[in-house]
Amino acid sequence: MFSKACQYGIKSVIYIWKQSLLGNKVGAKEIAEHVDAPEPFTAKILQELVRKKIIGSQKGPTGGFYADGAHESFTLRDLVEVIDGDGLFKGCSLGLKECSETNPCPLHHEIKKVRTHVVDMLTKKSLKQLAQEVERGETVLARFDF
Amino acid sequence: MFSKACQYGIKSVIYIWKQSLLGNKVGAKEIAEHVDAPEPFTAKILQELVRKKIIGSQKGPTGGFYADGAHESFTLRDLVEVIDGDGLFKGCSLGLKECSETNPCPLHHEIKKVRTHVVDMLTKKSLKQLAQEVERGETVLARFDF
DNA sequence: CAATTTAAGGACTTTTTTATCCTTTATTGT
DNA sequence: ACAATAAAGGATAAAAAAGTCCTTAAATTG
Ligand code: FES
Ligand code: FES
Repeated sequence: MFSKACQYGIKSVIYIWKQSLLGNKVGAKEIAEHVDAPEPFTAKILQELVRKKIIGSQKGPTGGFYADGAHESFTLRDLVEVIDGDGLFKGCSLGLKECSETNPCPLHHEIKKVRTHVVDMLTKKSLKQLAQEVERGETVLARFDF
Repeated sequence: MFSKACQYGIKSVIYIWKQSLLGNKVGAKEIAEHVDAPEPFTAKILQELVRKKIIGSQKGPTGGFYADGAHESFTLRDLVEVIDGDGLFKGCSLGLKECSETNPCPLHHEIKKVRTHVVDMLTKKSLKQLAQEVERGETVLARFDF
């Protein structure tokens, strides 16, 4: 459903939000450790998310990645679109050149329903809210036990 | 959502069913043309589907791929699982080692709902039924116009 | 049985995705 | 101004997915 890059991006941004709510900026290394993702690859993804203003960053000592009021309204939908594009929302699930109502593929009508639920899932909570759930211990970004 | 291989597989099997309902066996080349997919790659995928008994095949002149009573009960779910595995149904959407109810990732509860709809989409109609819809012109496997 | 046809199988190539590394640029505190 | 720190950027490497090609095996027809 999501590329690895997107999965890392989602977990990273939620972690950044969690730390930002506590007043901390965080470095790429710390993020990668806490979301169980490869550090250099994670850094690349964060770069892109900063460019698209999903999060903020600051260079130099005491710098790092952060999220604040300017990023408050973003949802997973925005983030997923930046990294994986809009194929999940707009493209034909069977790979036809475009998704069309008048010339639908065998999955079209059913996919439309699924998409509604996917978009719902990705928009009903802000990234900040998801971070608050992690903060409350209701959800986790990684499991290091097994 | 689905790999290219899976998309080709889905369209191919529906095409095979459509032709089988008309009493025809079909070769890899014809299939690939009608579903707008690369021929050798499609052949590879069909090989795997035959091995897993989703469809049947026959070598030699008048041979080809077909589907009959023995394959009647299969759905897209079976086909997707053969090609893409069960990650879409069972794995954690954010890549945690496993999907868990007691230690859920931020998307877990929402993903569960989406999965219900995805499984619903993939199981409510048999592959044969999907072929009948194509036969009736209600849906298409390819569009060569644009 | 021989010739032909078509799937099966395996080796290989290309492209995309994932991942790493190194250099540069900006920022901070002293 | 200087040293230290952290992100940005670009170049590369490894792995996986997508796609191709060639040889072999099975079935059919005459
Ligand atoms: S045409 Fe295939 S999903 Fe709409
Ligand atoms: S734990 Fe991530 S989807 Fe269930």
